[in-house]
Amino acid sequence: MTNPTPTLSHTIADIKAIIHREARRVTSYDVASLAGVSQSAVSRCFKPGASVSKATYARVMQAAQDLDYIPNAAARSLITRRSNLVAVIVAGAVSQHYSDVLSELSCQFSRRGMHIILFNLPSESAMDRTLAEVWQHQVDGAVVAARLSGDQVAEFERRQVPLVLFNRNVAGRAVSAVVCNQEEAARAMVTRLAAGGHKRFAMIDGPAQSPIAQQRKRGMAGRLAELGLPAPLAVAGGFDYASGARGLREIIDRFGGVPDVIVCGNDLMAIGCLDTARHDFNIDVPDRLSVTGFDGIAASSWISYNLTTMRQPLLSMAQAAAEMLVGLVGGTGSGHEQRSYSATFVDGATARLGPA
Amino acid sequence: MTNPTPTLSHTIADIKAIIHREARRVTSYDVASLAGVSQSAVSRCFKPGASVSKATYARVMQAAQDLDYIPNAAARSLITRRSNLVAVIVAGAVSQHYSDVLSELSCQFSRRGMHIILFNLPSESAMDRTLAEVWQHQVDGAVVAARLSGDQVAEFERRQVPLVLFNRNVAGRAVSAVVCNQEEAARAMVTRLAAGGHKRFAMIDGPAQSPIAQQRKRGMAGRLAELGLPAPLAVAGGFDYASGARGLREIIDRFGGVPDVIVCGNDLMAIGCLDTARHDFNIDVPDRLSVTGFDGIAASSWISYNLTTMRQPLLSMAQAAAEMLVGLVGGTGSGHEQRSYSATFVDGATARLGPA
DNA sequence: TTGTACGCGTTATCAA
DNA sequence: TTGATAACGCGTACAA
Repeated sequence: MTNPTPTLSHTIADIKAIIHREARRVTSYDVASLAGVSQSAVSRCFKPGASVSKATYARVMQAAQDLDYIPNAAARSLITRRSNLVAVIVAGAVSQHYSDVLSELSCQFSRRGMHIILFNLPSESAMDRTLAEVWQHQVDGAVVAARLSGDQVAEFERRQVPLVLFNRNVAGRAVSAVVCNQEEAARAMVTRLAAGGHKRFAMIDGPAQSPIAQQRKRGMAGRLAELGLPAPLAVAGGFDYASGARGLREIIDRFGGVPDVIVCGNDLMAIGCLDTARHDFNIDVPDRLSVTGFDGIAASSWISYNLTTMRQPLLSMAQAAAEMLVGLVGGTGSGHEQRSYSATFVDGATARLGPA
Repeated sequence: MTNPTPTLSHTIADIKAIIHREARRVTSYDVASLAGVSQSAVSRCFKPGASVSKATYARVMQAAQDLDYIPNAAARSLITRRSNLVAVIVAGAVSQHYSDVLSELSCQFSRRGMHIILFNLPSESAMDRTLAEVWQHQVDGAVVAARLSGDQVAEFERRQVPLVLFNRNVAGRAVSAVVCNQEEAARAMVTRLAAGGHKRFAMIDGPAQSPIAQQRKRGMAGRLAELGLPAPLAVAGGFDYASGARGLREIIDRFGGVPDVIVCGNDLMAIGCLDTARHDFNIDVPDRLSVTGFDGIAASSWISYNLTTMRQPLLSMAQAAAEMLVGLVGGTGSGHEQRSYSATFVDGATARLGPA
């Protein structure tokens, strides 16, 4: 009785038993021995574009399937020095806001065979500890949507880990970033509001540490000054719904009445402000008071709000960030390209506006 | 001139130059040579609870810091067979809804020295391809908030990768899961609504493939039958805001008017329904029509809505999922513990209710 | 096209 | 407590 296939050292069951006994994982050696080829042949079969004969490829793939073999990414990354892992570092507060961004990044990277390790900062101060964990995992690059010091950026350079900042800037350092021009957005908003005849501006500001809040505030103040309008009455907020409600009360208290317009640091606060104005104070928006936001979150376009706001093109920005990082990992790109996006004005129903 | 420290084979600059020239990473050998100890000594210094003398430890740590040495997680995971990586697999549609869950999971795991690799399914059908990528990365476990077939669950078992399902069930298989009892929640809601005198029920259902939507629908239908009330008029929805608006129109069309109550498959649809009812149809909610949701998302408690809904304890559930998975990875736990949570009734202002 | 031999950077074992 | 040595599972020169 002849056997047409080459004599194999082990059957599937044999090998599986051995693996089980030795409490090992299935390795390329196991596949090789089942397929009757060398380990390197197996390795080549899993490398796209490697030189393998059709017959060998088929035998190896069959054996791999029989044994449920999957290459070990850890071992591979050890030798190739590529982990196909990207760190995404976000500060806890913004992570809700950025859930769409996260999905988009995940899709974009997975399309290129890469995956995301998520680092969620409980507080911005935990960055150094977090970075240490990032280095351990040998990520190929990082997208950071959190505050980074100059030294921290320098460490990325020193370790040669490509870095793309998301909606953040680092003063005085050449670093790749995808940003939305917050200051310009704020100026545009003020311009429209002023054209609508608003004179007495108030604002509910974001957290003092937030660079985005700072930029929006600066843009607003700058444009108001240019237009010869009085500086806005600014109260502090925390970018959340409750801050909008509190902010309105504080403004009414300190203003001794209602201003012409309340520019809120983001949509969530604008919605809180709007709800409180209408339901608790019975203030007609926009007839007696205009309220505006920033961001263009989903809720801003709900019928109840139809918020006048500036929309950030977050999805495009996420795409750009992924694309830039992939470029940097691949060796393309300068390492300090800044892609700047503009927010678009959303002509809602919460502000009395002049002609466009 | 005597040197009190032991003679070292290289200075910091020497070693850094060598590393640079050879385009290598800093390894434990480099640290060892700088500190004048063996490589194993370095390794021990980075292993908590290993036996190292104080003097050695100090010298090694100093050298490590001088060279910016960080242990390589890939190499470590190769030998320890632990990657300290957990896969979190979510279906694209739910990822927005689960952003809080994701943050919480990330915090919980990072507290235990583990990190999350995010797998975001574009469509539920991409699961097999995704799982192949999961296996590659040698994750220590997985939290899955997406549809999983029996075979797919079996593969987790075969590969001995601990698995915790999040708000999902797999029929006929013993598998660890954290769930919220959707059917019970729906029954509770119907009970309250019936006590409020509602008789003609309509519902805006979630996607047909969604098990959560199915369970909520089943609970509702079951309880209505028990109470001797007519079966609800059900229209299809997609768990998004627009579905709520469309659903209302369809119900009014098919019902030939307004039912007593519209039970929505989730809060987002309830909010869409509510907005459309009030602003487009001028229907008084709750006086003429009651509208209820499920989930207890942030927006449901905004002043404009104050939605009557059933709140899922998502944060507790996320904590539980992390805790269970860590237990399974550590060898504790049965592998098929089901932790079931109950939704809590939120007595909002969008439904006419009987006494509690 | 295929196989041999080596190295990636770490932890684990064991003898000193 | 310390150091030599052997894995871990893979990719890749190099020779055949």
